[in-house]
Amino acid sequence: MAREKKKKVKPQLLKGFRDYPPSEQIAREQMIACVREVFELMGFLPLQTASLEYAEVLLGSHYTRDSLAELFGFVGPDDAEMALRYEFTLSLARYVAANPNLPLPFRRYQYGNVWRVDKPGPGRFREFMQFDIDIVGAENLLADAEIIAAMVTSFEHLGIKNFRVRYSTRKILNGLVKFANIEPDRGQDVMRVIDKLDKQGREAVVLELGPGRVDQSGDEIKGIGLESEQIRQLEAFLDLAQTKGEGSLEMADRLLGKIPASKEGIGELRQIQDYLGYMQVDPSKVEIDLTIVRGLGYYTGPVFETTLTDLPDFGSVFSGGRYDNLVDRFLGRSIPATGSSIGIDRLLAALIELKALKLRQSTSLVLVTVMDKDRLPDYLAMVQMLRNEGIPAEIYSGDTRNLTKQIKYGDRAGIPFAVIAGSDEFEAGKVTIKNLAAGRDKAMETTDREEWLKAEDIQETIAVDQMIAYLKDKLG
RNA sequence: GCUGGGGUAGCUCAGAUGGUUAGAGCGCCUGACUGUGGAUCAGGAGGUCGGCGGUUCGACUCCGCCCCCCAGUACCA
Repeated sequence: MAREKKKKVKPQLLKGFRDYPPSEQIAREQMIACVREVFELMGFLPLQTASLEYAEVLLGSHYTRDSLAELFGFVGPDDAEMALRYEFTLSLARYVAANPNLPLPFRRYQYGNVWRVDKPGPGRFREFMQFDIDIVGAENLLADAEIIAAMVTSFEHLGIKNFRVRYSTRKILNGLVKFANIEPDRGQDVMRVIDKLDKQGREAVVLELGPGRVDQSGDEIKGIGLESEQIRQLEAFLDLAQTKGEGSLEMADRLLGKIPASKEGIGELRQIQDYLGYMQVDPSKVEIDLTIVRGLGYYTGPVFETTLTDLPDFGSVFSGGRYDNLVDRFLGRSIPATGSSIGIDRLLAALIELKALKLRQSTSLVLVTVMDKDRLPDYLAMVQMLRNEGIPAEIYSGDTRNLTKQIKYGDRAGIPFAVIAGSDEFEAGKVTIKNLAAGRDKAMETTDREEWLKAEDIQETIAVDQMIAYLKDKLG
């Protein structure tokens, strides 16, 4: 008789969403704790905002149904149009606007998940964690410099060596657009294209400023159709921008010095550079780079971007800028603000790829095995004793009393030590402590089973009352 | 979104021009070893061949649509 086959649910994950296995989640939480420590040391305050917002909070009042579909937006309960946040900045602007008594400047940090309907790729997800730091209510450039300093310090604190924070300002670019006789409303297009310089290279950028180009797969990329004279002037800027550092500022001054916006921008960058010097920020970690543009439309002044020098293709892992007009949406008047955001998950993916992170797969350091069910009170007392001494420990919580399986569990779970106690040990008032981590190495060089089983140097039988001292010594 | 490539066991893949019961390696489970991980040996579980429809006596194989994955690229408010 044909039995109805049970329909199984596929254990599949939504595109661009992912699970973090324990080893990665442990590392992730350490990163968060580390960054938080730096930001609090600099006097930033934690703020948590809602994950879901009204669509118009995120998109402004003129959004369409189409733009709602570009993010995780939907019509929810009570017919409200809402969306999952795709960043924190707008929520921060809303919060500031809604709390007029907030003491300004407001120095706040926030971390949590954000959601974007992007095409997933390496280090790129649809749900990912960001860690933001912002100063709201300060127009002066010290705020920008502090943000950059926070960026550098937190990366240093994370133990990341090879990174560089590069910064520029939108004002120079705004002046450039005027200089090249490009209509102001096309400025955004120009910046979008120049922003690709890092990833696509000079040639592709120049083609895209003009007629367009064809990509590797043969797909056609539309250009923005500037005239060759305009492109020539933009190229003159790119030439000097690609010579980075102080030299490029002087050259920019010569080229664009007569344009007020650019002049102002050049002064801003010099000012920030000075502040960074006073704050003793490691000069090898920060660099003026006039090719930094940032895609987002709302930036009004300095912009920052951080890349890992060993993995430049991963893109930016910590970036932001000044956005003086964002609160205007809610308040009808501007409040200046500047800030930056770490892509925690992209950074984590990068560090794993670089093998710059030692991944721990267990929180337990000791596994207490269960050989004799009647001795359960003793085993539990041992576990408790270890925990009371601050040594993370677990009792074998599976269903077998087969020691082979228990040891195998400890090995595979990555627990470095196992405590073994059966009748032999109890009669002598002792316990056996096996070094699973050392045994793993030993196994590499031993092919004979007898020899392997007798490898006594990876375990020792000691008096019960010495267990704690012994383990503390071994664990360092 | 667009262009190109691809979906066969948990993973990596094989499966001539359609033909009975779809295979291998690794991994997993069990035992040899009931007090010790690895190695070895012996057994075992695991698949609606991405989905739906069509052609055919017969489809993993051919056709159509859809879904998903990979690469490039766009968009990134």
